[in-house]
Amino acid sequence: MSIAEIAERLAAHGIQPTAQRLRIAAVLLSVPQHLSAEQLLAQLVADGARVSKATVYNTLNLFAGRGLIRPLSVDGVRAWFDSNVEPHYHFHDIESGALTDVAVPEVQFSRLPAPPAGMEVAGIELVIRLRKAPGA
Amino acid sequence: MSIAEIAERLAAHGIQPTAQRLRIAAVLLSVPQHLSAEQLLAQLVADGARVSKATVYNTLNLFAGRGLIRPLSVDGVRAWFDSNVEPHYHFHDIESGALTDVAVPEVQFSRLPAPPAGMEVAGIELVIRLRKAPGA
DNA sequence: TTCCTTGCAAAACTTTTGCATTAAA
DNA sequence: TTTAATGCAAAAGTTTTGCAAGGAA
Repeated sequence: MSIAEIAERLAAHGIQPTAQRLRIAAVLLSVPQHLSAEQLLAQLVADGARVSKATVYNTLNLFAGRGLIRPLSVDGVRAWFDSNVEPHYHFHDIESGALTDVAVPEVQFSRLPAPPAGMEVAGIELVIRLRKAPGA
Repeated sequence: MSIAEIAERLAAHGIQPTAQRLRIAAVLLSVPQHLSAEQLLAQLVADGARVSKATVYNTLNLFAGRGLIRPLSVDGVRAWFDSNVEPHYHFHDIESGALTDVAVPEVQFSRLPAPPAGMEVAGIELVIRLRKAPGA
């Protein structure tokens, strides 16, 4: 994805395209992936980008608030961000912590509860925890 | 639930029944509920129990490891523990943070993905995020 | 005695915030 | 010139850990 395309996507979400935001978006959106703030910062530093930790956190929250990325709750320890905002689910390897996408058609709900009165469903987060199979 | 019954449940999970663990279990298991470590500590202190923060965390991790309670990942901020270990799902009010149980029969999966080779499903965590409905 | 548990405090880790500086509109 | 974004460091919040003291087997 070119810088111009990234800038366009930011603009489409009402986000000013600063140098740091472009670098951060370039990493996040290069490939569908799941990253923590620390991992993202490490990659940016490795790439030679001049970005501070505060800006990484601020930018992740900004992007998430504007729907450019999706925050995930897979462990209670730290926040994860998914650069794929299309509906989908996740496998979570308990031991390694690895996250793998599960495409929507792989899961079918034949029944879902109606939300309580006055409420509507904002999203469905499904995490299938995996462990090593006994015989494996 | 009497002290003796609580001690029995601990024993059934291979947990030595110390004074602090009994107090902690008494709070957790009194009613099916969702608690954070800090909330649990606050309640214990309010009840006049002599328990330290470290013991609360250690005990929660011990209980979770032995299957007496279930850790929940509903936000990336802190860990939640559910005293109901029977399979079930959750509504999560984004605004207030409130957690509500969704009984198993309320959700039916007509299709679930097969786990990757050598892996088995350890659990399914389903969180339905709720927001205020526009007209409400 | 021996082993396990607890409390306290400190440390580790994740995330947010205050504020001066810099960059952009 | 006015506003917004950034970096740095400090602070805040959550969880873990080291270690001495206490309690149970």
